[in-house]
Amino acid sequence: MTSEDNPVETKLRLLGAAGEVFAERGFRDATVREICERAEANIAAVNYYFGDKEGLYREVLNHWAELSRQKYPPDLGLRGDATAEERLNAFIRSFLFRILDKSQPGWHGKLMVREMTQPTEALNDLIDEVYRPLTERLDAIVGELLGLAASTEKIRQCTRSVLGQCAYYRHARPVIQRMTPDQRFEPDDIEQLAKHITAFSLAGIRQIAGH
Amino acid sequence: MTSEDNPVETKLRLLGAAGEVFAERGFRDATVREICERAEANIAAVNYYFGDKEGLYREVLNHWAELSRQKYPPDLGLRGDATAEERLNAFIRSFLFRILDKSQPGWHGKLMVREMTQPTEALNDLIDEVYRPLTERLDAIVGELLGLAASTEKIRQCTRSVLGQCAYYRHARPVIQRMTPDQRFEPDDIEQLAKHITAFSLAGIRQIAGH
DNA sequence: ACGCATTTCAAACATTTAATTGAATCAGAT
DNA sequence: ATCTGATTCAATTAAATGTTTGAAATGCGT
Repeated sequence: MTSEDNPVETKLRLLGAAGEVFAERGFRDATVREICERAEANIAAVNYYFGDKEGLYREVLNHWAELSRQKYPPDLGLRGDATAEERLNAFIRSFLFRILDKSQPGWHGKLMVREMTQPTEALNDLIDEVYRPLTERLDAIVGELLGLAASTEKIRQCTRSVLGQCAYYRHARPVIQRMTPDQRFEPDDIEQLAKHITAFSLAGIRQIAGH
Repeated sequence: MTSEDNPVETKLRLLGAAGEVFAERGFRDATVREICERAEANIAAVNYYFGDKEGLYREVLNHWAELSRQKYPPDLGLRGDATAEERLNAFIRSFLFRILDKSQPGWHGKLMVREMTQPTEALNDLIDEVYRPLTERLDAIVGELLGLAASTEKIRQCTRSVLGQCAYYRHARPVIQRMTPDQRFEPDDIEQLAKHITAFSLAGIRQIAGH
């Protein structure tokens, strides 16, 4: 064994830089040159640590999924006896922050969307690790709100209505930015957005529930 | 002047092939070689007719916007005295078909989303020609449903809630396909989807309207 | 049939980029 | 201090890709 310090550091630097660049430019447009520059590492470092560019990408996604789980644990900061309404609100809030929050590793949301809209081989893993747990969690909340009589199809549609409202702000961000340039996505704005989507969705779900 | 027939034909073939390939792979990943192959044209044809790859891309978007306006005219097949509810339903139906319909130029939706999520220089034009008219149209409907007291902010949020629900099925398509592989998007399915989103949204909007 | 402009074509060019290589450097164990 | 394995580095390689080029072909008016 050798030093556990410097090498691990550059590996982490690479993961961080790669996350940014992949998020900004997409897998293909990202160059290992730029990644290595930002990581202040040599061009050969990517191949040395990750085999090739695709290996790096896979590890970035894994690394991200890990961080994502840590930062947004399955059980949000909610009491166990929270109502379905409260849990819906918490879910929407959490999801919005997750994809819009531009704090530290701000590329998480971008990368998630990137892989969603133009998937690579890695999408299947990401689905199992991120999307499916998320969807099932929301399905449960929606199912409770809809009541026992709800078909899986109805649950699915409502879940997607909720997710769609949230994801739009990430997916359509370039358009939104240009059409309403004054729009900000500070925590307060996200908070208000969450309130709107929660109210809107609760009404929608109740409408669907009442046949 | 020379023949107006054969040259125009290959130019059109290029536009068609380019639309497909750009939609499938994105601007950067699309190669002029593949485009020319599909168009059964020589590799130099792109530069000959469009200057360079970017010029071709711009013309593809223009061409698409043109077709889009033709196929989905601003005044959908609605009576002039249609209620706001009817117009909302028509808008959602039309929008869904526009982005999900996999008939002839099925790459339109893909391309639209592509430019939306990873814009190029051409996005500004596309906004002026497509997105803004569309949004303003929906804003008017939503505004009417919300009533006179509605702030522009509320209108905006509701409009985005509607657009988000629709766009999700295009943006998240790869994920949806993998998570529910049996899902189909035939006209009947789209029709049913439109009904769901309309009902969901009407309830949402009325909720927001009631303070 | 001829001349002319337009279009097509195959080949080559220049650039970018992922990946490799082999030497140099470094850090810790002996 | 020296050896050893891991890491860094600059230079090189090989492949892909947008673009150019100049010749050949094509179609149209005269």
